[in-house]
Amino acid sequence: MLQTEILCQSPIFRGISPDDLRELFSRILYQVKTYQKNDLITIGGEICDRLLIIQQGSVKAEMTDYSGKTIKIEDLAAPWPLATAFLFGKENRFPVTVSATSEVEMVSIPKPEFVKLLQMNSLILNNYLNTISSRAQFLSQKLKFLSFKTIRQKIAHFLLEKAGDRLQTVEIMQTQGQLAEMFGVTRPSLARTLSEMSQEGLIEIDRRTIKIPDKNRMNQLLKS
Amino acid sequence: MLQTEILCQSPIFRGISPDDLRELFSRILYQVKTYQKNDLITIGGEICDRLLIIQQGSVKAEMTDYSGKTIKIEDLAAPWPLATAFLFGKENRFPVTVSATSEVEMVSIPKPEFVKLLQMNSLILNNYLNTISSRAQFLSQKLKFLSFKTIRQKIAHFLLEKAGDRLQTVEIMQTQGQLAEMFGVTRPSLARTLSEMSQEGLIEIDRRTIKIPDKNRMNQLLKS
DNA sequence: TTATAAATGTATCAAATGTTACAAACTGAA
DNA sequence: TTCAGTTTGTAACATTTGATACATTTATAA
Repeated sequence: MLQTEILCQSPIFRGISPDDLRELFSRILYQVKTYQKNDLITIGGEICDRLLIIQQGSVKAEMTDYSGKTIKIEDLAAPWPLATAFLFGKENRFPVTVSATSEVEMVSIPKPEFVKLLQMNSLILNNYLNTISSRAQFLSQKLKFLSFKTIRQKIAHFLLEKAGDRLQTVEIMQTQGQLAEMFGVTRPSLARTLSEMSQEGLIEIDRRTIKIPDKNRMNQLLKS
Repeated sequence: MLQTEILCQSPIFRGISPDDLRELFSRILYQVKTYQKNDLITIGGEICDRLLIIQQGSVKAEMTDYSGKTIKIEDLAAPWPLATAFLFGKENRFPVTVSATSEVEMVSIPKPEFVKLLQMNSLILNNYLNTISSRAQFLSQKLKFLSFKTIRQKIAHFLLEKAGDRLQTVEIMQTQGQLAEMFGVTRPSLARTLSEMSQEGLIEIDRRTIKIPDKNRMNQLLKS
């Protein structure tokens, strides 16, 4: 049984009224499947040719490693969609194995039918395009960050990004520990590098605010 | 002047006949702009509210760093689209500054008009979705690779990925130098680690083929 | 075959970062 | 204030990787 009041909360159907959504669904083919706790919903490696949206209950996504063991990746609950990034593109396979962690109702829309939905309603189209574009942008940012090798470079990038064109001082909201985790380094290593950069006059630290006296000099760090 | 014979070679319009494409364009608003060599086409940070496709000529994309200097990112030529990943999503700004490297004709389609195109033609819709999804998938893969810290882990991931479930031996097509570049490490470091792993019995190297006697043991490396 | 270039194996040393440990400074609640 | 928990600064040492150099092996073309 389709519950459009819930589905319209999903990122993909956001902004559509439950009634409109019901009307849209009446014009396509779809299934609502029920799973019991621990039932398998998708298997990693399986072809992804339909969009799955959790209508009721919660699931967990696990990845199978090379030795066959599974590692939990994330928990998802209604009304979230599954694997939106793998419905299109070159690699049309579920990257993860998904199983129910409670009684679950799953709306399953075959890819061609979902394409119809996208063409019928520009809001859905925009929502979906925004979802996967944002993901690509997020990944791109993350990748750029990781591309800086040394801790100094990561700090320089982080600070210059935060400062923008205008500001000369940056207010840090995270603890050193959180920053270190973002940077993928250990906390003492980050502290050491900050202290070194401070001694060299690259930055001036006062509690949670960091001043960059010479942005050009800081920028040099990103070159090598 | 719109040249649909060229545009239909573009990833976004692939599979559409020049005539059909002309008909589709007749139903939307668009512009064809001409630029002379060295003219600026987009400026980094500018709002990205239109799709740009190179119809004639070539351009270069440059990124402006914090000190105002520019670094060349890539060269693009007809019939390639620009910044497809930034038309939608949260960050609607061109990440790069694009300028003409020859006389250039650029087709400019405002975002709402492009959305119309997507809705009118399911092939264009599929092409576009495939383009940005593939990008997200590519980035995701790259990120996973970079998330392994030590060279041992990168090698283990690379080999296990190549071997899949079945095979016990992997044939390497690249030189060590190329592999090292993929991994983002120096060639001697890679060679040293390979030789250490070989001594420990983790792998057996014979020219370009590598055997993995114990995949479980290899898999352990990815855990810590 | 031979000459040449490319690829590989290996060694040494330096630099960067991780690991562990502990003290000092800060923060918030009783 | 006082005290417990968190955050920060810093030190000593281990580990990993980079940089450089050079000999050896392998591939390629004349």
